[in-house]
Amino acid sequence: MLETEARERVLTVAEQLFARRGYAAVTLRDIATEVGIRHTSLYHHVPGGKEELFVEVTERHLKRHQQGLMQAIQQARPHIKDELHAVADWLLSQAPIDLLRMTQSDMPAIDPRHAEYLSQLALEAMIQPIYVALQEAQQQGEIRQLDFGPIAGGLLGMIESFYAVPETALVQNRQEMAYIVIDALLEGLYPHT
Amino acid sequence: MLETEARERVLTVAEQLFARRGYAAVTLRDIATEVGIRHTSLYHHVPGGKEELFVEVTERHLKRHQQGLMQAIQQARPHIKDELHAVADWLLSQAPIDLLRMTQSDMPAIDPRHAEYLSQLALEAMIQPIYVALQEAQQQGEIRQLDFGPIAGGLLGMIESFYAVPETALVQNRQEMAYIVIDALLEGLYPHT
DNA sequence: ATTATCTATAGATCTATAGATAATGC
DNA sequence: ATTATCTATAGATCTATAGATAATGC
Repeated sequence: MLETEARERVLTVAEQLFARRGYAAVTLRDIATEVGIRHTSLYHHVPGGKEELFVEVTERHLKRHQQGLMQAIQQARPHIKDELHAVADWLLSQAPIDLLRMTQSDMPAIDPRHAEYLSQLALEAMIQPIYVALQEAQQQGEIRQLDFGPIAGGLLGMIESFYAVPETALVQNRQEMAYIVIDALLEGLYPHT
Repeated sequence: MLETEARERVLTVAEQLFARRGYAAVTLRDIATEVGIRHTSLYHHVPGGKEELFVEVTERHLKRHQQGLMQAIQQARPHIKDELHAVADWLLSQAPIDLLRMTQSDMPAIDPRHAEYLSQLALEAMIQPIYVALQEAQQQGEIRQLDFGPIAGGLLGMIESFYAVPETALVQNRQEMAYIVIDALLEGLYPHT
């Protein structure tokens, strides 16, 4: 039963919907409808039900991001500017990840042990790669010595927040917006003497 | 019926819960339970039902933010650094506003006319004040000439994203974290000279 | 009289299970 | 035989309405 094509379609749809709207806002009916089957048929592929489905697809979503981020950074070396641009490119090629919603809304709705696992994974998958890239750039002497924890988290929140601008209201594309804020962060808003 | 104390308690609780968890994740029962009444009694105060309640409290939440942000900036003049610190102080004194979740999850769940109104208001209330502050600082020659749209939005997303760190996992307080990223943005990550 | 709450209830929707039916792969 | 889907159904929960009861303010 495990690795079939039909099951994969279910997981893909579930991953997209949960990532976009969150745990509570997605019903099994929504998922089934988009897959093109009855909602009861989902239980054949995911006997564990809604919560297990959410945990499974959120886990793989986060792990894919970890892979994607690390690879994007790796390939963009050695300059931090190119690395951060690559981070933005990757993030904007995927469905938005709303860590704030995950913490405030999704996690309280599920089993605490699942919540703790996913929260930990989110940190490792999303923040850590950016944190490490900044740390290494500092060791190369490319950027100043700062507290990179908040900066890595803030950078992520900054880029993902561009998904808050509805498609229709976009005056420029999100990649341009991301590059502008990344470059501003690197160069600073203050004039260079 | 309009401006009673009991109704105000309902609105306050609803505002907090909707802001934190979003439209779909909050039931009328949740609100009633926290107020300390039966959920059917809510209809006495809010005959329009769940959606109208959501629109009303989200509207006032956003308008309060607009007031709070503008006042915080006003009082912190004239330097942009103090103004942005004041913005962070204000934002971190309130329940988090997740514009990403609003766009991706809450707005699609309600009447499109309500959604359009709230989306527009969110932009004016949350982004505009920061945008204007940056614009004015640029006119004073304090900061460089840049595209402040993405920067204002990114700054907001950056600060609110600190609510994604659970209370228990905080190694420093959110205000410190916010000041670090704001100062980093102003000064830049690159070394000076 | 007005305001605030309650109980009882309707109807819709949601998650989940059981068991039948159809399609696919040896 | 295995895999994927369906129908039928249960039980819980959700939004919402109607009408009774209690508390408050003149």
